[in-house]
Amino acid sequence: MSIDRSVTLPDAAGSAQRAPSRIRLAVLDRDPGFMQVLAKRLDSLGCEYRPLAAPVGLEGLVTMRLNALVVDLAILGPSGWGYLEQVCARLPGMAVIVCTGPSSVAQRVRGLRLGADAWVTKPCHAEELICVIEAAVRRHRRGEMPTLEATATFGEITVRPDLHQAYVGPTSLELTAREFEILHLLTGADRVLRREEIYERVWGYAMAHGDRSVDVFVRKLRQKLRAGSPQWSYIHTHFGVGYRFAPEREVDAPELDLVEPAPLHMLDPALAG
Amino acid sequence: MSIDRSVTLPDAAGSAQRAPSRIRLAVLDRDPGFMQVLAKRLDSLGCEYRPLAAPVGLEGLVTMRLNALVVDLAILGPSGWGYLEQVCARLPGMAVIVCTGPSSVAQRVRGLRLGADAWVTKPCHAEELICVIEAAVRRHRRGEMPTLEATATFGEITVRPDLHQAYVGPTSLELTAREFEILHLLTGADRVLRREEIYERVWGYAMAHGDRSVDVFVRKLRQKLRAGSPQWSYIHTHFGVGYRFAPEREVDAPELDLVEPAPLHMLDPALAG
DNA sequence: TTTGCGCGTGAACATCCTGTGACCGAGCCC
DNA sequence: GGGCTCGGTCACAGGATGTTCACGCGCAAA
Repeated sequence: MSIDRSVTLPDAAGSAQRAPSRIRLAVLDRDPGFMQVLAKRLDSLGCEYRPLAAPVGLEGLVTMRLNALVVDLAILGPSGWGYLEQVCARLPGMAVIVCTGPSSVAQRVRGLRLGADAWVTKPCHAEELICVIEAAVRRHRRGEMPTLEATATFGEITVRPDLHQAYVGPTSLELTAREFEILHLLTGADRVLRREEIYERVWGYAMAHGDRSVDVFVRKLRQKLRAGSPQWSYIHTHFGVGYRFAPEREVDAPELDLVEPAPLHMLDPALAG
Repeated sequence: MSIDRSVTLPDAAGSAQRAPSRIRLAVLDRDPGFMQVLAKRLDSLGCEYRPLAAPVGLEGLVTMRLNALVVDLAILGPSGWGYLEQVCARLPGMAVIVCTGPSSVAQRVRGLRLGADAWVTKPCHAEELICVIEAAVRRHRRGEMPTLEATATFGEITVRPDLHQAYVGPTSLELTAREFEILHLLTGADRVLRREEIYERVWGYAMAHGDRSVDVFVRKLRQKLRAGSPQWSYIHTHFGVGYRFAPEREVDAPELDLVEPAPLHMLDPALAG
């Protein structure tokens, strides 16, 4: 169960329903005008957008961690149907929208039966296509969230989205809901996150100027992480920027590979003294 | 006394949602030719199909427990947008396909933004519309956990979906229909379930903000579970998140020297030193 | 090295969440 | 009709959680 994905992972956090995270999208098409208009709209919506001029293998698509793929069957040629079928079967968590030129009913039926989520006929308005994409992704996320969320281990800490909790071995860190969400967000983003980003994605709305809530929660998190895993440090401060998650062994603990994680659940008083 | 009231349950209460094969569909339209062709195809596919000549209130839609609703905005008049919005918001588990006459891009965008899953322009081929419906429903169902229909035992509790009842040994817990459904849902999901999820799956529509029904039923469930199996706890609260089912023996019952499952936090502190 | 702002910390305070008992209306059976 | 069960709502209370504040340290720029 507990998949140890070691340390690095591209950003794909998606903190549940509070703040619908941005859509990660790839468009497989060669029409310059179409791409330009689409790119403009997608940018203004804050999509993570990636144009593709040629078909990408399944592995490539997997590593992109897309929410949706828009594809013009025309540039795939006769092998397009097979490609479509494979992609839909192999990546059920990704919405697939076919956006292509004039077609017959039979073709559209075939595409949808193979697993496509929608079929948009070119020429089409960019806004409409985007709405179709959003609708598909929206529906997609309803079920995807709990299922695909795998448990991950960082250093001595295991993050379990299904239980909304983090553990050291079998012992719960007793994180509160909000603490866990912040930890989850940080572990999912392999980069420095500004306070405003953290606040927006966890609280779901913009952070008021001067709000220190994130700092306070990071402090509580660090406290519980330290209590459970004293020899590691996990959340690093980037002065003037924000926070970054990265499990690192403390320097003053040389080479001990068999260190027991120390008792826990005594987060409060006695330990500190 | 320990006889369950099995006899019969209200039709839609339990069985309908569980059968993933058949789509429960309603079509709100008045075009006789369209309806006839569609009905023919739907029948041959084994859909549970229901034509509607006039808009049905939210309550009506709820009791139908539909997987999908096809609607022609034309017969709704100006209030159609509001109706569409309400239906989509209140029944997030139901796919909504707008199938209507010629429209502008703005109208289609509006419909999709309000929550519609697809927009099909009439005149359209029945086969294509059905594919669109299937695609929408397919996406909807992804991630819905398969509630197991087999008898299963957790701790001292035996859940029997076939009898719609739970037992401790041979003794019925006398759960009501709702209570059982919630228990069944919880036992089938091996993770924390948010109240909204529980409500949506059991009641069939979106939970109103501030609704405490789930809490109350969980309380009743706990009461009956405790009465039948006092030494165990089954439903655990995750503060700020939801509920999780997991049979655990109560620690404060030192009477029996049977094998303790040795739950968490019993690490020997000496190991750490 | 000094300075100024950013950040860590602890605690007080406000808020929200949840368990609980009581109540009420609808449906059902006698 | 009367009694019953069941589903659902309400208000209350206690506790867990989130937020704010003040203080002091530490980091980076000058």
